[in-house]
Amino acid sequence: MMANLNAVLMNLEELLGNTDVVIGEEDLVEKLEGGRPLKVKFGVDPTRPDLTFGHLVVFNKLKQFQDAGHEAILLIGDYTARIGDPSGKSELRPELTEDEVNENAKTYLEQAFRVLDPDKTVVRRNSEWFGEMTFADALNLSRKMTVARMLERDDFEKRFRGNQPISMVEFMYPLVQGYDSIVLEADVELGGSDQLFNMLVGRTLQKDQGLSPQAVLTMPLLVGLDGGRKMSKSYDNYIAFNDSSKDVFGKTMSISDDAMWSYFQLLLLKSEDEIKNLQDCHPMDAKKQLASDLTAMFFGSEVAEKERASFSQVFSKGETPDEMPILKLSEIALQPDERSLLNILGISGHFESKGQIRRLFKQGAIKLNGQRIDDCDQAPTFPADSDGVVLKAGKKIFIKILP
RNA sequence: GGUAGGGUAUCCAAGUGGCUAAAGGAUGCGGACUGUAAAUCCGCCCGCUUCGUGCGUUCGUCGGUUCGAAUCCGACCCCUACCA
Repeated sequence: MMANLNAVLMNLEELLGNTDVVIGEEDLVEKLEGGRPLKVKFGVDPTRPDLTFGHLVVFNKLKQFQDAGHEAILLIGDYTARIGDPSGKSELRPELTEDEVNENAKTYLEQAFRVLDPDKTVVRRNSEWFGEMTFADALNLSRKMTVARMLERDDFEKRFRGNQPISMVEFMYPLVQGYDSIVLEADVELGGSDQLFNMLVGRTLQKDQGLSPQAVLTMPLLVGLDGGRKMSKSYDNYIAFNDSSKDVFGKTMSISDDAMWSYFQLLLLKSEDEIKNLQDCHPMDAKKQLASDLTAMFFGSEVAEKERASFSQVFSKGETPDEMPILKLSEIALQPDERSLLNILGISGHFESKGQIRRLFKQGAIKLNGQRIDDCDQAPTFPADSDGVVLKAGKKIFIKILP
């Protein structure tokens, strides 16, 4: 019995690690002692095609529960996605069509299973129950919440004060999310810090139904690549589950030193001691390890090693990468007298317009075999024994050109 | 329903008859310096472009006044507040 209790407590420490806020800890401990696998809910709304490393923070937590023998429930908010979660937003969300939502939901699962064990994960969609809910049911649900309580929410209050619109449907959102918890009989709900209010509503609704209220665990929001705002698809400052290994490595290397430690903590679950040790290294070495570990997490250590080598070759030493897209002049739709660098770059697919390319020339961003080129009308020449020339645009774009 | 304020480019925000493709921020992109870090400096940033004091499309929508409108007038749409 005593041994069991110790196991529970040790477990608890891990399960509550990295959390921002824990609500209902006593009940949780009690349930854990009961020995029953807990139902742990994490809901994502498939509003965009990509999951980001911001989600990874919570997925990691869900996986910890899963590994400890609990039931991980991944709730796909295919119904709620069409409402639009107002959390942390300062404006109305655009409506999505059913097709868009379904498409996104499909890729979400693929992506989520790169972290979670698909055999042990219960996947539910909230259209299952909301699809057949009547308006009367919905009205009944809305009875459980008051306007004053809704306005306690920071983001609603801000919008209200700032003369920004708040639609009724957004007001309903927390109730809808809370209702999910009733249906799923969730013992625990996980989410980002900005989800706290919604998850608390879940508790209220569960209590109202005579159910044991779920414990609520919020995870800190991961700071984005810009080093300031939270990582979010809408800020375009994210690393996605679906990014290439090169991007995962490269984007990680571009985060600020200050932000790096939270990545170690939240994404790689490093302990305080481990992080302290890393802080004694040169920041760049620490960051390389971070990038390497994150890449390995999704692509395996071999690929990670390759990206690390490639990174130092291209960016540290300024050499050309081993692999780059190849463009054969003989195979492209340009007459011999049209093969200026401008036109070649134009059909390479990396740029939006010739105007953009011209600007790059003016700004000294174009290099041919390491030589800066200012004249965009220049055509590449090929020495007799060469195996092509390397065209570089900006820091990241390399194209090998063959005759 | 009444009254008042508002709708400007990716976002914030100036602009109340021509000098406005539209100030200033922010984000982003490129360059220098670096460690694809931070800080700093410089350049670009509606689209296209034969790069030309070139072409096209913008300031909620439609119409009007005017040689000329983001700016004035009318109608309409939307947002917000207060009152009811």
